[in-house]
Amino acid sequence: MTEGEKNTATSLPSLESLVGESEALAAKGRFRGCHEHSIDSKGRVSIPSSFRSVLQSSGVLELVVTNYICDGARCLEAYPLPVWESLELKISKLSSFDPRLKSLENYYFSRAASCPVDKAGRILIPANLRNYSGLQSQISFTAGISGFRIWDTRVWEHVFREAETRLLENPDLFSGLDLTSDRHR
Amino acid sequence: MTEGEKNTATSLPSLESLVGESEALAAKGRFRGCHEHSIDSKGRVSIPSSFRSVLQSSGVLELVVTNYICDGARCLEAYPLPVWESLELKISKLSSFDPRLKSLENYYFSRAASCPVDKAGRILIPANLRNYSGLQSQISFTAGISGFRIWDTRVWEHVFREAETRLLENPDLFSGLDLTSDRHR
DNA sequence: CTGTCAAACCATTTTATCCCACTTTGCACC
DNA sequence: GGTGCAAAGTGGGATAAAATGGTTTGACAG
Repeated sequence: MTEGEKNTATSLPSLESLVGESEALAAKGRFRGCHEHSIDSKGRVSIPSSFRSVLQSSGVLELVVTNYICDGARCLEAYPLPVWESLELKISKLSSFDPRLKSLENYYFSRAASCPVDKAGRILIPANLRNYSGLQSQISFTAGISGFRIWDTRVWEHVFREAETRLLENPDLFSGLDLTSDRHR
Repeated sequence: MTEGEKNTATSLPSLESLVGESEALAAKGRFRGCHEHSIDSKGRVSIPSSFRSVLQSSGVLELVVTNYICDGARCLEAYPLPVWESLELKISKLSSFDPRLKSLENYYFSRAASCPVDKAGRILIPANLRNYSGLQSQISFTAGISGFRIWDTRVWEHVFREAETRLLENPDLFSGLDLTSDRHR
């Protein structure tokens, strides 16, 4: 499989699961919504202004971007630096003697790039990450709990449609989960 | 299936099932009724004033709007911010390492948009959500337990008529449901 | 020495937000 | 019923902010 090609594998475990609620951007608002921007020939993209205000309100001017696979498709994941750091800390403790975690470490951490937000509100996405996720001209930002994802818009639209279909065809995805637990309080 | 097109599949389980009774707008009144408004070229819609008073009495000036499919038709679902937050919290705990939940996350949460109510009592519905639900000129608001739904009026009328027909053809549809016990006492 | 790439700067276009004004509806009171 | 007032709903334009494109400067590697 060449870089940028669609990947048919399932999802990777979410990095977000490693981020405790306490480390998440505390009470400063959350990243929300899906925003489409364009990427220029140099690899620069504007961060959606609503995402920027979340960052600014916690005094963070720097993101960490790394590769990710979500629902079978390659994309990027971006975290505010402090969130990423707490993530690193956890992984470093976990991976001490467990060889299985080495691939996790290699995949997530080896290419994680530090991306400062410039004066115009943009970041530069390194070429290897751009190629990996197939970023061409139209880019979509989608909100996550403690960070956000960056997709080529075509890929994202496909993933979204697939997700819709999967949920319609398989409502059991919900019923198997105990989402209503606190109803019985 | 392109955006805005009718979807013929069945319903998704209601997001409302994820919201515990305790988190629902406590004793501040409920959203009730069906209200028709118009949407302007910029995507602005007035929130029905009765819905607004429910919001104001609990001090909430912000809604979160996301895509949804109800009875086979695309629409939007809107929640007061605090209700939505409790929902996010649950998902973030659940989604830890279950890849199947990626679809749920991608469909429900990734596009959920923060929509502050402006001075004139309106919200701006982002273009992607407008397209998704086919909002054109006439919009219908229908009440839910802890939030409400937003439809293109044509779609809503169709859904309502279909529901009526289904009940007429099958009057026993509800006979298995226990609607008479008062669980919440 | 040269070529490449990234950072900083600046300029232009596009978009969104706020504000005000108008129309319509509903309600109380005459 | 009618009349007047207040609230709700609607539309558009001005202004600020966001998004994008290009050029120059500087660092580093070949």
